[in-house]
Amino acid sequence: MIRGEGLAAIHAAAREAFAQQGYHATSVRDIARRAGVSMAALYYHYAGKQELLFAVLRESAEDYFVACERALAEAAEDPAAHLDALVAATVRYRVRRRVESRLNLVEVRNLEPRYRKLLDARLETATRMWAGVIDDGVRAGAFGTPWPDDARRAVIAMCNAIADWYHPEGAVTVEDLVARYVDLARTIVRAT
Amino acid sequence: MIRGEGLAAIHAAAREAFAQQGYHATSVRDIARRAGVSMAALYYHYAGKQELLFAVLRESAEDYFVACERALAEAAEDPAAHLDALVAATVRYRVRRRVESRLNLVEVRNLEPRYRKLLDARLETATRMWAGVIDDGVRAGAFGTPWPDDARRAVIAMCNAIADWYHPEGAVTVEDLVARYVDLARTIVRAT
Amino acid sequence: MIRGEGLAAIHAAAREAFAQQGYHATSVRDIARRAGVSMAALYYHYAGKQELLFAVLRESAEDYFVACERALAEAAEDPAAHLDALVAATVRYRVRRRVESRLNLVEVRNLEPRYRKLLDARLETATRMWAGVIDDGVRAGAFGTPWPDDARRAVIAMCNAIADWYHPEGAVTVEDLVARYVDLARTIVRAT
Amino acid sequence: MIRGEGLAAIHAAAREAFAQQGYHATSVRDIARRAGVSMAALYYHYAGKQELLFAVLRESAEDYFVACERALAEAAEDPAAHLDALVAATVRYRVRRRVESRLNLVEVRNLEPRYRKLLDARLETATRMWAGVIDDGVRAGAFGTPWPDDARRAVIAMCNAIADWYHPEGAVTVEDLVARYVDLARTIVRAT
DNA sequence: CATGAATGAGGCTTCATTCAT
DNA sequence: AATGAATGAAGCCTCATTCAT
Repeated sequence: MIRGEGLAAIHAAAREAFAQQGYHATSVRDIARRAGVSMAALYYHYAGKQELLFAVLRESAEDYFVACERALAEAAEDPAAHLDALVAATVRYRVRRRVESRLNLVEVRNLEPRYRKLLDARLETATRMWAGVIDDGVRAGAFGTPWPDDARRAVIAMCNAIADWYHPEGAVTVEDLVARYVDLARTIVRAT
Repeated sequence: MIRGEGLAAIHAAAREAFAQQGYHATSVRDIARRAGVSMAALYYHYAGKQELLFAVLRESAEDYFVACERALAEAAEDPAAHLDALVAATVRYRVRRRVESRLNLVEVRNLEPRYRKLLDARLETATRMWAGVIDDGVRAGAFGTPWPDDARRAVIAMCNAIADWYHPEGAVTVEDLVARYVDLARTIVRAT
Repeated sequence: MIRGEGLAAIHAAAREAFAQQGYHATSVRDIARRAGVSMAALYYHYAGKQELLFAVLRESAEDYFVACERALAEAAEDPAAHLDALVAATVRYRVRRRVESRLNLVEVRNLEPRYRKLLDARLETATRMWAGVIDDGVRAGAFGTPWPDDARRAVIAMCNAIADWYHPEGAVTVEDLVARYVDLARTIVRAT
Repeated sequence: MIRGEGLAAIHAAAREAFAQQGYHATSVRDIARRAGVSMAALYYHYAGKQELLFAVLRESAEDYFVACERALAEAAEDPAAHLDALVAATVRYRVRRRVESRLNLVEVRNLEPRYRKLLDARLETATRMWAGVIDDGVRAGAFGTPWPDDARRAVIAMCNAIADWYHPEGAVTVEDLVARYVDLARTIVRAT
C-alpha cells in the first residue's frame, strides 16, 4: 500500500462493494480486503461503516452536482438549452458511473438520520435545479406541459433508469444516447 | 397466533419487512416477530430466508401480471387503448401496493441465481407485453416515436417512480394520476 | 405404512441411521424419514431419541448373547471347543451385522447413565463368558498363556475389528474367516 | 487468557472435548469455554469446527508416526526387532495419549471428504509400515503365520484396544505392558 | 500508521419435543 | 394410531468494533 493512498483505496473499495452488493450485504472485512488494507487500518481512516457509506454517497452526489452546475453554466440563457444541459449531464453521469450511480438511489435509506439529513438537504438542491429549469420554461411559454412536476419526475426517472440497462459495449454510443434523451425530455415537457 | 394461519402471516410480515428495510437489513427474527410466530415456525413453512424472499417477489409479480393481462383483455383493439390500459394498470399497481412494489425493483438482486432465473423468466413476459404494444402502435402508424425501446423504458421508469414519491394522503387522486400518466405516456410515444 | 409395522420400521431406521452416522449426527427427523413415518408417530412408539438408542443397542447385544449361548451349548465339553465356539459365533456376528455391530462398540457412551447401567450389566455377562472359558482352559492346562486377561482382550479386539475391514464381496468366505480366527485365537491363548 | 496463546489453548481444548464427547456431541461453545476464549476468537484461528477436528486428528496421527519411525530407526536390522519396536511404540502411544488416541479411530468418519482424503493418505503409511515389517519377517522365515494380513490386523487391534481399558493408576506398569504385548505379538505372527 | 488478536451481539438454521385435532 | 403445526433451546458462524503492541 502506497503511503497516503490508503484513504482513497478504502473509499473506492467501499463504493464498489456497496454498489455491487448493497450496504448490509457488504462487510467491513470485504471492504478492507478489496482495498488491500487491514481492518484496523480502515478504522484508522473512517469512524465506521456508516461514515464510509456517507462519504461514498456524498462524493458521488457532489460529482453529479458539479457536473450539472458546470453544464448549466455553459448553456445558453434559454429554458430549452438549460433542460438540454441537465439531461445531457445526467445521462453522461449515469453512463460514466453506471455502477455507483445506483448507490445514491438505493442505499440512501441505510443512512442513519444524522447523515441522511445532510444528504437529503443536498439532494433537495438537485430537485430545485430541475424544478427551476422546468418552471422557468413553463413560465416563459417554452414548455407546454400542464403538469410540470410529473414531467420533471418522468424526465429524471427516465435518465436514472439508464443505469439499469445500459452497457458500454452495446451498439448505442453515449452521444447518440444523449441526443435521444434530450429529445425525449423535450417531448415530455412539450417544448414548443 | 391462531393455529393454521401461520403461513399467511409470515408471508405478509416478510413482505412488509423486506419492503421497508431491505432483504439484508431484515433478520429472520424481525419477520417472525412481525408475524407473531416463533422463528422455528417460520422454518416449518419456508425453507429459509431466500425462499421467503422468492415467495414474496413472485407473488407480487404475479399480482402485477394478472392486473396487466386483465387490463389488456378489457381494452379496445387499438394500440393507443392498449397502451392506456397498461399504463393505467401499472399506475394503479404502484399506488395500491406502493411499499411492496419497490421490492421487485430493488430486491431482485438478492435472489440466488436459482430463483433469480425463475423470476427473470417471468419478468421477461412483462417486457414483451410492453414492447408488443408499443411496436404494434409504431407499425400501425399510431405512435410516431423514432426510438420505441427508449420510449418504452421511459414510460415504465416514469410509472415505477410513482412508488417513490406518491402518498395516498396527498392532493392528487388516483384517477387524476392515471389520467396524467396515460397522457404523458401518449406524449412519450408520440401518439398521433 | 402397514399397520403395526411402524414400530419395527422405526427400530430398523434408527439402527441404520445411528450405525451410519452416529447418535449425535442423526436427527429424529432423519429416523422418521427413513422409517416413512411422521415424527409424531415416532414419538407415539418411543419416548425419545435416547429410548430409541437404548432399544437398538439392547436388541443388538441380545442378538449377540443368544448366538454365543447357543454356540456354547452346542459345543463339546472341552475348553478349546468352547473357545472355538465363542470365536466362531463372534466372527459370524461381526460379519452378519457388520454395520450395526459397530454401534455397540462406539455409541454406548451416548447412553444416559440410567440406560448405560442396564446395558453395562448385560455386557459384563459377555466378559464373564469369555473369561470363564479362557480361565477354565488355563486351569485345565489346555491354554498356556501367562496373561489370560490380555489374551482375552486380544482375541475379542481381533474379532471386533473384523467389522472395520471385512467386505462381504471380498475374496474371503465367512467359513474361511471363522477357521482363521479360531486358529489365531488358539495361538493367542497358546492352546496345547 | 494471555494474548497470543489462544491457538494452542483452542487446539488442546478441542482435542479433549472431541475425545471425551465425540465430534457431534461437542459444541463450539464447549471448546471455546474449555479454552477460556470467546467463540469468535476460535473462529479467528480456525476456519470452523471441521478444521479444528482435522487439525487435532492430524497432529495426533503425526505424533504416532514420528514415534513409530523413531522406534524403527533405533531397532536392530531384524524382523522380530522391528516388530517389537512397532508394538512398543504403539503401546506407549496408546498409554501416553490414552484419551486422544481413540479420536483417530472413532472420529475419522466425521471428517468431510476433503480432509478425510488427506488423513487417509497418511494413515495408509501406517498400514504399509506394519505390513512391511510382517511381510519381511514371513519372507525371511522369521515369522511362521500363514495369514500375515490377519495377523497384522490382530496385533494392531490388540494394541489399539489398550486405550479402552488401561488405567494409569492400575497395577500394571507401562514397561510390563510393553513386554506382554511384544510377547503376544510375536506369538500371533508365530515368531520362530 | 498499522496490525494481529480478541470480543459481544447477533446472524440463519436445526434440534428434540409437544400438543390440539 | 397418527398428524400438521408450533416451540424454546441450542447449533455453527459472521458481524462491526476495539485495543495492546
